[in-house]
Amino acid sequence: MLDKKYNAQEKEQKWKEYWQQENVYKFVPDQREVYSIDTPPPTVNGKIHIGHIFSYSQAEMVARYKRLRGYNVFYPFGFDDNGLPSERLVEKEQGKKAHEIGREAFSKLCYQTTDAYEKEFKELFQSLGVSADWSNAYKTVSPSTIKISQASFLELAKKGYCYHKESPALWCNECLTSIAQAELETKTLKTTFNYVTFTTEEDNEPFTIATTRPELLPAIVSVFVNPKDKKHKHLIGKHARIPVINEVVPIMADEKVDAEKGTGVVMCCTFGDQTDIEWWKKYNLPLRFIFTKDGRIKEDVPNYGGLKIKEARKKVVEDLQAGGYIEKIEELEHEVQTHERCGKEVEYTVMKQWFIDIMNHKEDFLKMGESIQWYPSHMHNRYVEWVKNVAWDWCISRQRYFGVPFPVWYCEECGEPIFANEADLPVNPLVDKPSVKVCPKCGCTHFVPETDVMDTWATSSVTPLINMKYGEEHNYENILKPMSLRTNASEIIRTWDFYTIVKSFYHFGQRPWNNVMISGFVMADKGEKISKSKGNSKMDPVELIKTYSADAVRYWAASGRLGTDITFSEETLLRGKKLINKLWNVSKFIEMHLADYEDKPFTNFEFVDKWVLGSFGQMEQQFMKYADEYEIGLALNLLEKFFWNFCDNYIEIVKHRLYRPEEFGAEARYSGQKTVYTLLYKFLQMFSIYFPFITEEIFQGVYHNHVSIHTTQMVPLTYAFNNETMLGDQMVEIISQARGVKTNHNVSLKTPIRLLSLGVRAELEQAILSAQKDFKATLFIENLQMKQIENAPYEIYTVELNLDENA
RNA sequence: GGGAGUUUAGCUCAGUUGGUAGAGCAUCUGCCUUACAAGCAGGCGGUCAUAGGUUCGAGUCCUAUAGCUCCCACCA
Repeated sequence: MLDKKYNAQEKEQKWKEYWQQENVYKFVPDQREVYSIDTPPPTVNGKIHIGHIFSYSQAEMVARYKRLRGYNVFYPFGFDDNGLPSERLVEKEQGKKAHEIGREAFSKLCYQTTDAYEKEFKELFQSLGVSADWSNAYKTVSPSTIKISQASFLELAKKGYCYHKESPALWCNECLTSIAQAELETKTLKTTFNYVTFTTEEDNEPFTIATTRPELLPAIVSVFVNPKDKKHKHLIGKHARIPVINEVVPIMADEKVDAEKGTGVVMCCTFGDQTDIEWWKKYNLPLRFIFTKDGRIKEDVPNYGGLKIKEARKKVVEDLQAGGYIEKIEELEHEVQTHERCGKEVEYTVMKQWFIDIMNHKEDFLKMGESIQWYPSHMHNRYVEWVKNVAWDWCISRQRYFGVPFPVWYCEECGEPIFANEADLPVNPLVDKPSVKVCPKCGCTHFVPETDVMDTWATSSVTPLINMKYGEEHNYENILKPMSLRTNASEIIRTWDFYTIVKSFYHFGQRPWNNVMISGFVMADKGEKISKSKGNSKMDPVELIKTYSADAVRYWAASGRLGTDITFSEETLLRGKKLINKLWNVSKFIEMHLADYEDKPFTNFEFVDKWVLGSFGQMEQQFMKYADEYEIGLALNLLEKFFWNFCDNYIEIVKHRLYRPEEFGAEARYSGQKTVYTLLYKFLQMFSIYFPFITEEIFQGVYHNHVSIHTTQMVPLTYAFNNETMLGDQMVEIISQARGVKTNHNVSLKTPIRLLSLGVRAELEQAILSAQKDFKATLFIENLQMKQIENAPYEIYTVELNLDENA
């Protein structure tokens, strides 16, 4: 028996535990076709916000849908506890920097901290009803993951896609590590535009360079103008004297200089921006690197050595002003590239690092992108844009502590990298001995370990390999190559999706998945992205689940179209809550009338039952069409609308027949029972995608013919009562209008109708006649008169109420 | 500057081959109706961002403009 009121808190806890106990979501390979989902391992950095809930719920609903459709769903879960985000979290909690704590102690702290948060994450995702196979959950720093990540590195290095080279790289002097292009975030900052007077060495001719970065004056290696710039082209070939610094550098020509920008004269430094690097390479310019790794000017730079970058900027400007070299200073707002993890402006550095080749295979990556179905399809453009624009090979070295170590040592003499043997993985070169005793190149016997660790994405990009247990004896390589679906939010197309494609291409020469489903963002208010700093407590996931239930939160997460941003809305949560409540109540009603029901083959349905069965079948087809395109939200809209209509119209009509078999006949009652029995089951299945908890509670109370509703299969209805479907809709319209008459008279809906006279087309008359008892009972009609008309389907002539009886 | 999405009722959003504008919330009016008052019935409310175009017919297709959002480039 279902309870009078549904207690979500209590029941959700109960079923969460039950599913764990019964291994409802455990993946066991069998004869069924596998549907595999590459789930994003959330970054374990302390907070799960409403955006996670949104994105994970949508993906999770796909898993449930596919499970219902009979697939053996492979739906793993992982935690990305590896790398810089975790390190930053620990640094914040400890109030100390990693190098102050020490490598080993710091790593230990990272493990402890991420373990604690993971527990919380897991708890929350489970209470949201995420149907992943939790027994199979992975971490991105566990020994098995490190092994796969290192194996991936070795394989790429062996195939020549991964190289060690001294090269310019993006550098964050807050996090003290190099970073990749994909980790950049542009920010608008205020700065000053300084117009600095230079002179030519040859004839002392003054000219002006406008710069936002005067502290780079000591790093100038050349000055460029556009060869077509009439005003400046005579300078080409001469030399420029740098004010204050007193160095002399050549003035050169390059098409890339925009004569309209600034003064049309550009200083090229090592390194101020990407163009500097290009010119440095193109013209083989000298290296004049003046920054230290922690964001200061190198000690050997006269006058400015030891200063922080910003201090140096100030002092250089002061010195320029003192010497009369500043023509003017303008305020300027400009976009700068910052590190997404800390928000600090990035610099450039030159050091030996590991890179993965991107630039030579862009075409292949584009082709891979084309071979994947993107949902919604326009998200493919984002991928294409990124691949076309990416300008650097992927730097995977990070000068940090907590992450996957490179399985590499270097010969102390000649620097030759010594790779670990694959059989020895996972290795930590700081602890483990090199794989050789003698350097094969120079014969030296001393080696130094690689101290860098890998970029987080170097590991996240192999989630398909982790999922397939790559390299292990018992693996899923044959069933997960490629995986069916990748799900994530749009912000990580350029990182997670892109890098995974890169790795899959290098490892297997094929796409990692057949489909990609991209979710949108959560907005706090129209057009206002949720910011971490705002920390809106009314959107705290734990609180929301407590207040509204996990099922209602999921309802909110399902609203709207795929890939479209959503506004956080309590109204939507409330709407979900009402829908859930309705589902509970109608289930109670149906349960009440199934006490004596026995399911057996039956075809002699009443007209109204045929109507609702037929319409359900139509809705179901449409529902599956949406769901097959991952439009889970649109599918829900359709289902919800139909369900509400089912409650307000069909149930209202059939209830009389269910209550009073003596009046309507036992078979007519059975027809109704069979109908509600069939449809409630199907409603529960379809709603189970969205509301896993309450549907399980109802299923166990009413049907309990399976371990769980989540292991049942959705078999589409095959009744095709097309005629009844159409005529039934017209009948309902008449009922609705007749109810309206009662409402307009301010009387109760059970007020009898003394006389209802209708003009109807012949087939509708037939329909009403065959459903006459239901029709009359619903509206409490005492006398029904009909005559045939030709044009419109129907016309209502009189609705005469019997008001005396009511009074 | 390049790429993309979005703009529909006061609010949150649907609207799938072009054919008389939809839902929920809010608001108003009724109704204790043997599942549900967290309900039921009904009302009010929209020149579908703007301007052109194609068409017998455009929220839907095309072009341009504007607002909002995201991604990328631009740091001289």
